[in-house]
Amino acid sequence: MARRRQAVTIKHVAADAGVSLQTVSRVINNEPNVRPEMKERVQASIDKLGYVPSIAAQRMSGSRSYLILAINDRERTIADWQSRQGTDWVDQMLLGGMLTCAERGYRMLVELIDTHSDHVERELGAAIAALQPDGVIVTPPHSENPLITGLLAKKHIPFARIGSKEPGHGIALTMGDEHLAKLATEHLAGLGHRRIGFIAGSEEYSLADWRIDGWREAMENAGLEHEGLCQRGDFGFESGVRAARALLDLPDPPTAIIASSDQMTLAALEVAKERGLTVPDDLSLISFDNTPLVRFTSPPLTALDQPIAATAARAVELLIDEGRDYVSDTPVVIEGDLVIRGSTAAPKRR
Amino acid sequence: MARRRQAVTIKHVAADAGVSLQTVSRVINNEPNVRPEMKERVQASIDKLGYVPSIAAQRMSGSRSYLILAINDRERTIADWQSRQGTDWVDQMLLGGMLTCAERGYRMLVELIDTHSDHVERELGAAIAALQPDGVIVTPPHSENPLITGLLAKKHIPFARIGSKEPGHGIALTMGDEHLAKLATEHLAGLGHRRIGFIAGSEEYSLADWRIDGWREAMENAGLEHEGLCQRGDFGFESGVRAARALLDLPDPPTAIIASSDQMTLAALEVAKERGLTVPDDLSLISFDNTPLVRFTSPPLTALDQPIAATAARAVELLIDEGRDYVSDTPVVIEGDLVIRGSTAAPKRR
DNA sequence: GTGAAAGCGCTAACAG
DNA sequence: CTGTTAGCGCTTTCAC
Repeated sequence: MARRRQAVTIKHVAADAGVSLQTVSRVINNEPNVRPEMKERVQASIDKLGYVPSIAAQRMSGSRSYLILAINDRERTIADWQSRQGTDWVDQMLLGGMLTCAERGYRMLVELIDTHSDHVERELGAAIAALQPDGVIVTPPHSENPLITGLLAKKHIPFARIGSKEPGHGIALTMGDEHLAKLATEHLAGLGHRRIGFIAGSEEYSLADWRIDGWREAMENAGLEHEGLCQRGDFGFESGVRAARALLDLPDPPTAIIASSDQMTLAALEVAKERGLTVPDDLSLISFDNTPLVRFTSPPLTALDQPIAATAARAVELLIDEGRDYVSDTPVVIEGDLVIRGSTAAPKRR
Repeated sequence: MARRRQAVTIKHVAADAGVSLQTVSRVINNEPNVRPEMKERVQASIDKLGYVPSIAAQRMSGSRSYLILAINDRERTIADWQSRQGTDWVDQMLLGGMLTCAERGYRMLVELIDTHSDHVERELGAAIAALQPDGVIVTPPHSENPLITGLLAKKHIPFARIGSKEPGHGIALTMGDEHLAKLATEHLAGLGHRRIGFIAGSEEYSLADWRIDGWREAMENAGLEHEGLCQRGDFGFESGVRAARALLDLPDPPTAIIASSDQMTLAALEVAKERGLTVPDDLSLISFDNTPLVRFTSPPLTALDQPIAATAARAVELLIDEGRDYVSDTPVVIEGDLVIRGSTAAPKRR
């Protein structure tokens, strides 16, 4: 690898503008104590020479690295990519996070880390040591992994925890899981459903339980019985099949089901078909992910839209503006919406 | 922003192992001229202290940046992410590129750049100056933009051009577009189709024409007439609608259509439905993208699978291993497959 | 084989 | 307000 030097450095600018390096540095970083006149002169040279600071050098001299790390679960992410089922979590994170980073001169780097590995700390530590990011976004299930959040807090690296409510170090953000579950439940109750089943996600994710809470509360508010109407899945298709069967095998089966992931909703749709039930006439269905595929099933699925991009964008903003030693009290909540499509209708049989 | 120093540096390791900095540096970079015994001792200290070199420092001292830039078209990529239609191009690039990078201690950074902007060079130049990547992957339509490839060549930055065949600077890679088009055509001809229509992509992409070539050649080889059976679209849904209508309005309409994108195939499916044609009985359909959504349409679409991940992986390997001043003669071809699903069958009416 | 010295491009700290 | 000095952590000379 040949030695590649920066084409135009701060020195060239300084020489061109006839000022010291420091003055150029001040202009670049928008620091005070530069006369407007000087500033203009320097800026002119910068533009003329097409100068762009090297982030490596900036980082080296103890300043920022202009890098935000977005950490996702390795196993799950790779499985999603390989299966090509349309999960666009990473895309939405990039859409929100990367574009917001770009607006402020930062870059977002996606990093995959094994939650279950016994050397999570080593993996994360290595990424941090190598990259020296100015901020880290952790997603479920990492956001609830104390090994990860602890390490980040200890190293005083600003970090945002998406899908985490715990008070403490780092910026906690949620997408209003209870609220979303309530929205779905109320929509169904409003259509006249009395028996509304719920397929929950893995206990490994707290948000799975927040969703149950929202559903249960909405059921109670509507004066509906919810005993026995909640089945636990693990977000995956197979678990959805089992859960849907269990619900439909009930003596008094639900006429509507809310499932905590697109795959589990898809599974419920399959089970309904296999039993000769028509969706939405015999069974209404709501998916907890508004991923691409829900639009292409038949019928297209009514879905809860989680504002992943908006959440990532907010996380980046907070990280950059006030991430330093941020301590969460209550989480930042970015609420989503219910998108009504063809899988929900008033119950035909009661 | 507080001044954050590296926790454990090469100095600590050197002190711990009782050697000079250079020796540690040599061990890190696997350079010769280190006695195995020394090497072991140093490695032990590295492991003990959990030392990881700072990329910024490595880059600063004229070595590598361990960064590969993957450049995609800004407008198109954002539109894809926002529309949530399941285009997983970026995901597949990450799957192949990022994981391959990780295997070799590199990171992949996604960067969006406007092809149509008049300041492409400035945008790209800025990204390069700021990040100093060791390699760049350019995707269509950037891979055929001389402003981009020219700049990269001029700066002697190793780069790979995906979807480009031109001899010259940079590593040219394709996914065997003609071959894929032939595969599809032969499959349909084998089923007994005589009239096989083709919906091409935008002329802005050379690969759109390579696909036409493959289709035409296969038609000729099978002794089939192809005059008037090719309609030009722009990869988007609307253009697909127009093209499909034009084809089906023909006096002797095709019994099968190959469309150069998933959206255009979807459009053809819609048009077929609107005309009361059953797929595949009245009309067979093949999509040139095996994106997630093609599995969820009804019927699921037979599709040409472009090995995006494998191509990105290969690009990274070549970039790292022999990217320096690489000059392409013939392109590296990573061939894809035909995935047969429910949208193709023997023609019912002849 | 190994070590010492110099410097990459930039900013922090301190002078003026 | 502006300039000077001293590094940041590492690799590249070039000695030994």
